[in-house]
Amino acid sequence: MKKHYQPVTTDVVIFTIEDGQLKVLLIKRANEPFKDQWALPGGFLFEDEEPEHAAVRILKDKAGIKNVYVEQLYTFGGSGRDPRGKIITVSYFALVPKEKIKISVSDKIQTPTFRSVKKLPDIAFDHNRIITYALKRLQSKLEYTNVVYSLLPRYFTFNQLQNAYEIISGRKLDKRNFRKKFMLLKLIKATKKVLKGERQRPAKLYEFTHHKPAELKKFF
Amino acid sequence: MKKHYQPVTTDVVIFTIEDGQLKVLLIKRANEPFKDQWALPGGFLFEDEEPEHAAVRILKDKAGIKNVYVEQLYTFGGSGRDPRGKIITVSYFALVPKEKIKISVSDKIQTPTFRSVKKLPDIAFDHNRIITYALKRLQSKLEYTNVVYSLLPRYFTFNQLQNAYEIISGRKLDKRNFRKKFMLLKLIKATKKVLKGERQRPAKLYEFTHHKPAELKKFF
DNA sequence: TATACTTAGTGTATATTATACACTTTCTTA
DNA sequence: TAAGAAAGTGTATAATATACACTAAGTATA
Repeated sequence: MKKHYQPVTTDVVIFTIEDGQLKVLLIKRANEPFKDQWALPGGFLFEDEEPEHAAVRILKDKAGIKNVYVEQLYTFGGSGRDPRGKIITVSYFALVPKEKIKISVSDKIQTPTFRSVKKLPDIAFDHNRIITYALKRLQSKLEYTNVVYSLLPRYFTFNQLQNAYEIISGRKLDKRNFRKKFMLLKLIKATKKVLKGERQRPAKLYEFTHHKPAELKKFF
Repeated sequence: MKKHYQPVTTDVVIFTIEDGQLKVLLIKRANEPFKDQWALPGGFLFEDEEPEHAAVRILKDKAGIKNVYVEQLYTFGGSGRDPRGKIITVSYFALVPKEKIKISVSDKIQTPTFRSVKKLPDIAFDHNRIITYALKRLQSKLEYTNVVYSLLPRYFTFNQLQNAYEIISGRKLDKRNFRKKFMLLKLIKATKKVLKGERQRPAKLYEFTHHKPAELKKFF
């Protein structure tokens, strides 16, 4: 059993919903390789740092976010990824309601920006592949878990909820059937609040009964 | 961005079905730490080796197996895993029909042995956790993919197929309903062969139409 | 060689879940 | 105060899932 040391990085795919679109956070690379190109936030692990710790650190540093949904995605390895040679990257994906995002001023050089997954720029390394993988994971998680809670604000309307599903899955859903099914899941409860000030009948606000990951039997 | 090198290992959870039980391959460790304890086959990556390549190498070396279903499971990191310090392990799981397994004589010192997942011995490192994780993954993959093909021999009876599902999921299924649903999936086709020599009516033998991973809409 | 034993193989009725679909309500704005 | 806009609601039909028991075709045995 030979023992070798490998360079290990972490990359984080941070999703949020904004302006009716699913967006992912990209930064402009300050250093070579791929200087000035867009890339996922990431970097080498510190000495003896656990990969998930690095992912959380990056979330906090690049997007001012903490206490959000983070999940390991996949570990990519091997050649073709990075011009510096064979580098292993442990990738993560995170889901953040846009209200929680506070991009720090000190990081402005890297201009962290949310970009719609539907029209991404050229991206460094193999980060396009990682984003595609993350999107697939998110889409399937939507069907059998309650993860959607981590993309919505504390209080939300049924419409916002349904929009989240429609935006991510890419298909239209029937309003009545969606409401019916979702209520049966008992994941959310109505509050006494109401969203006024729009130019139509005010919508009831709902909240999730729990903010912990859970699996569902079936879904939509 | 500080650059550090980390020791990286691979561990492989190799599942097979034997004697009506789901079994996992364990080896007896030849070296410290955990000398003489049972553990998953695994080891350090070679220089510049990709994690998946290492998993395939281990499959071949320890169980004489090639061309089988291998999938990345999870990357475990951090302390508490290994007395040698913080070591990252990229784990994989593999599914093998028992006919394909040929344990090589040269590896006899490590006595590679298939053990029922229901009564495992004490296991080195955090390998118990990895096996638990792999089992869950296998159970859920069963429901929405066709992976079961990789646990069965080329020709099999409906009973063997149903048994695979029952053993892995841990619940009994109705014979008629199972047959009905599975036939609708069009994953298998009847052959002209028949399994004779048992002490009952001979069973028709079936085979899979494809031996490639695929996702199903719904399942059982 | 007849009978018992064992698993293979098959269909239907009922319950549950999914889908399709349109109008009234309640606010804002002109 | 009328028009515009999304909120909110129920029912009928189709599709899918479940529950359930007997006959068929071999092998083993008396």
